[in-house]
Parts: sequence; structure tokens; C-alpha cells
Amino acid sequence: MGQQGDAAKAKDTAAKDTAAKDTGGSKGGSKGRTGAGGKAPGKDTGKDTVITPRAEDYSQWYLDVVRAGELMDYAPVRGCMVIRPNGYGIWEALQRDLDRRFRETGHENAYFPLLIPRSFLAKEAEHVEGFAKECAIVTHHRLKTVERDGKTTLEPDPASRLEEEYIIRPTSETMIWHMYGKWIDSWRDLPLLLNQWANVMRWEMRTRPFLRTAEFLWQEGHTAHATRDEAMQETRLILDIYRDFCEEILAIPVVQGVKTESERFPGADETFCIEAMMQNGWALQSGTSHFLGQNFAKAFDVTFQNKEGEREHVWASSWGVSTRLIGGVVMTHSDDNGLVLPPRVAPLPVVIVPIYRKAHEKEAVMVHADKVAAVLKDVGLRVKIDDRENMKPGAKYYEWERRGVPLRIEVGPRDVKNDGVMSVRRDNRNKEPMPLAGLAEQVPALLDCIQRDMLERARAAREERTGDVATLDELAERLEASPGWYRGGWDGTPETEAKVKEVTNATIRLIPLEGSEPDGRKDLVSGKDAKYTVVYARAY
RNA sequence: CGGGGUGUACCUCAGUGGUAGAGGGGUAGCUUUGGGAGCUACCAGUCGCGGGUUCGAAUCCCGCCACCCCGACCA
Repeated sequence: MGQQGDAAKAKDTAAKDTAAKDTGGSKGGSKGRTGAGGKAPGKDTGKDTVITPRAEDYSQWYLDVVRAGELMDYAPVRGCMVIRPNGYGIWEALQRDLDRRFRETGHENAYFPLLIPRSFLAKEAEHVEGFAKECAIVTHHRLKTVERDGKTTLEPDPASRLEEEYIIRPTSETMIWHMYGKWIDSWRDLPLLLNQWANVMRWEMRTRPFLRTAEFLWQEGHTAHATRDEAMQETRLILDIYRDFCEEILAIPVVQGVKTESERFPGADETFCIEAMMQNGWALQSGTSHFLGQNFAKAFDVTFQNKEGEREHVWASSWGVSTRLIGGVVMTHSDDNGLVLPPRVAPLPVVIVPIYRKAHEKEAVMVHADKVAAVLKDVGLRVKIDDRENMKPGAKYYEWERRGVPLRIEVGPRDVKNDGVMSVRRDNRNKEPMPLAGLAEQVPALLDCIQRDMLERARAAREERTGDVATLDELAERLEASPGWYRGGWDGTPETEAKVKEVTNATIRLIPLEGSEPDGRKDLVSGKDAKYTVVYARAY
């Protein structure tokens, strides 16, 4: 009941699980462990969630890891989650770094309203098509209490019905282009390079923590330019920023490419993307950068006067990454013991666990631990000493592992005597002693090493699951035997693209920026000469 | 929207018509502390909601609701 909360109780009736009964009989407790099978996970502290091994059930593993790592909890609102401090800390770290990159390339932050007049969304034909089905709508601005069956409830006050409803933004192009129309008049007003950090809402049919939630956090950049080339350059610049960011900060290797028309953002002329491979071989679209052409400028009639005194429609880009990246981090690096975070986005990169038996040991150990913490804080690291009295060290190890802390430092009587510490890496569990004297250099170096190793490990895992196929049958077989990314020929028609999807459930993830030459390949379906080499894979 | 499931304590669940349970958790105390500590006591539930059947319903019947998982659609 964690998540059904009050809404459920509001009214109605009830009874027994009719539906459950009808279909019943089927394997009662076959799974027999937490959450598997179909029991709705509720709120828990994360302290006692059993983590299903990846090999047993990958998507259950993912759900277990995000909860055991205390990244999120289910909210009492359909498809929505609470991002807990350990998860929000990742978002903040990621935000800090990306924001710096945006500023360094000339962008500024701004904020636009959550609510968008309904008519705005209708102005760009493809855009409406793309988003209309998943919008939440605000229809009233006031509630009133009413008596119903002897109970007092709240209902929208009919008198407060809005003349024009508002849409809760699924993305802000329309609002932003409305405003750009007011701000852009001359070539001197261009380029206009804005970004906003915001929440958006898309009423998705099926949600998954971080990967797809009804409400999510993201940044959306919206730029306006005088020429096509400039707008395209901007689109590509951002794509490079996204790639570098994912690889350097999240330790997620990505491939850059272009989406096919069927996967293109509604309203874009071209959608560029970065795709990452998760440990189960599926692809995760991790960021998109759209070349919008003049579509929104035309829909909102945004023109400028060029140096020759003529009026032209402006050229545009938009781009974004979301809290989905957190799901990508989890699925790329974590293991059967729980979360594994790259040091650069870990809310807590280092935890110190003191170990002692007697009172006099405790005193010496705590003094030592404080010394260690001071050294690390001095070099700019966030550190925590886990001085909880009621837990034994083993229990603390267990907990910090599940929370993904990259480096654990153990400090016990032996370490006091040796004037050193024991360090234990989360990513590979390597344990090594370190002298106190060298900590200021060794710990940051070790964290960098972990960061690099995680990226390389992820890259190696991706390469291992990447291959080439020549026919549809071969693709289907290979995907069945070993889910992954398969390069193959595509003749460029929507028909063969759709056929592949129908047969294999895999889609064209992208036409890679590098290596999309047909190279003599044939289309998997039609057998005609390929126009491109593309990457086929199952995707989230 | 199709298919499959689940709603009982903070969590995971057991409970086929007769006093509401277990394990974990939390609180307090004592003993512990180099990989999930032990003992004692305590805390904790309108059994998702509304009806019905019955002397009696968590349990049987009817009607709902919510959530989770798998698809289709999307970041």
C-alpha cells in the first residue's frame, strides 16, 4: 500500500481480487522472493531488499538495485517516483558538470512556465501528433468541498473551469518559441542560446524508475540561429558535449549517430543521439540533440532582419538529457551486490569505517579516522566516517556497497599501529593497504583509476556484445542467443525498418556518425544494396 | 491499450469461515565489533475500498480501485 495511498481510498467500492482469481492457479509462488513475481514493491528503507541476481531476472535486478541503493522510492502518484538523497545527489553531480560545459560554450540558463496554453501545442503539426497522446491537462483552478454519501470530499469547482486549458509541459519548444518571437527581431539578437533545468510530464503507459517516469527532470536547451549551418553546428556541438560527459563523468561509453525518420523527435528535421549499451545488451538512448530546421520558427512566426535588411525565419536546435541517465549509470556499472557508482558522480565517493573492540581501541581508532578524513577533505573529497555504534563493520560494508560508494576505507587497531588504512574498491573489491602519509595523493589517484577502469570495463562489455549480421534470420538468431548490438545493412526504407522490428523486436538504434558506409552490405530484409550500415538492437 | 500478477504491521510474506500471525525492521537495555551480531522487553494492522452471504468473513460471492511485471508506444 505504500503507493496506493490516499487516492485509492478516495471513494469507490471494493472487493476481492476478481481478476486475480480468474486467471488464478498459475504458478502461485514460483518466484518466492521479494517483489519478483508481481507483488507491488512498497516503500522500504532499502536496508533489507534482496537483490535478484542479473542472470536470474535482469529487470528485477535493476528494480532491486535502485531501491536497495536508496536512489528512489515509489510515490503515491501513478508513474511517479521520489528521488531520494542518494539518487538526487547523482543528479546534482551530473547537473553541476553539464551546466559548466553549457556555460563554457556560451549558453545561459533561464526558466519557462510549467503550464502551456493548449493552443500552443497545436501549432506545429508533427509536434502535436507526437505529444498529444501523453499530456496531462489542467482544466480548473479551484476546488470546493462537497458532501457525498455523508462524507466530505473535494471536487473541481465547475465555476472555475478554465476557458483555455493548460497542458503540463511534455517539453517546452512551444512556450519557448512563443517567447523567442518576442525577443528576436534582428540578426544582432542571434544566436540565442538558452537552457533550462526543469521537470516535464509525459503520461507514459508503462513506467520504470528513472528510465521512464511520468514526471522526470531534465535539461532542455533551445537555440536560435541566423543560418542553417550555425544551427547544425550547434546541434553537433551539443552531441559532442553529451558524449564527452557520458564517458568522462558517467563512465558510460556511447555511440553517436542519427535517428531514422521513425525515431525522430516530432518537429525535428534531424535527430542526433547518443546510445549506450546496458549489461543485458539492450540499448539506452542517453541523450538527443535535434536540428529543428525552421519548423518552430515558421509555426510561431519567428523572423529576424538579416544584414541585407530582409526578413528570414530563424534556424533552431533543441537538446536534452534527463534523469534517465541515472538509470543508465545503474544498468551500466552495478553488480549483483548492488549499486556501483563512478567516483565522479557518487554523492559520497569515500566512506570511512572504523573498527574497534575495547574502549581504548575505539578512542585511538576514532582519532585516526578523523585524521584520515581531514586529509581527504583537504584535497576536496566528500568523506563520511560511519561511526554508528549499533552496527558491526560487516553490516556497514554491506550497506555502503549497496549504496554504491566507490571507495571504502577501513580503519582499525592494526591500521593505527601501522599508521595507515585499508582501502577497498567497490568496483572490483580489490583491497590494499595505504600509508597515511600518501593518502592525499593515493586516494584521488585510486578514484581516478576506478573511474577509468569502469569506463574501460563498460567499453569492453559493449564490444563483446557487438557484432555483424547479414540477414534478418541471422539477426533474429543472434539476438536470441546473445542480446546485443548488431551492425547490418539498411536500404533506407521505412518498410524494411518496420519489418525488422516486427520480426525481432529490435529497432535501428542509429545510423552511426562513424562507420555508416554501406561497405557493400545488403539490406537485411530486401536484400537490396544497403544505403547505410546501421546498428540494430532492442532498446529501453 | 493488450497479457500476466499482487493488495494483511515500516518491509517481505504466511494465514480455505471461529480471539490478527511470522521473519526482518524500529525503540530501550546489556553483551558485542577486521564481511549482514546475540539475548531480553517493547513498538507496530479498520487485513486496498463498497456491498452481499453468514450466528460469525482477511478467508466465500458481486462490484470497484490501486500498484507491479511483460508487450505495443515514447527520453
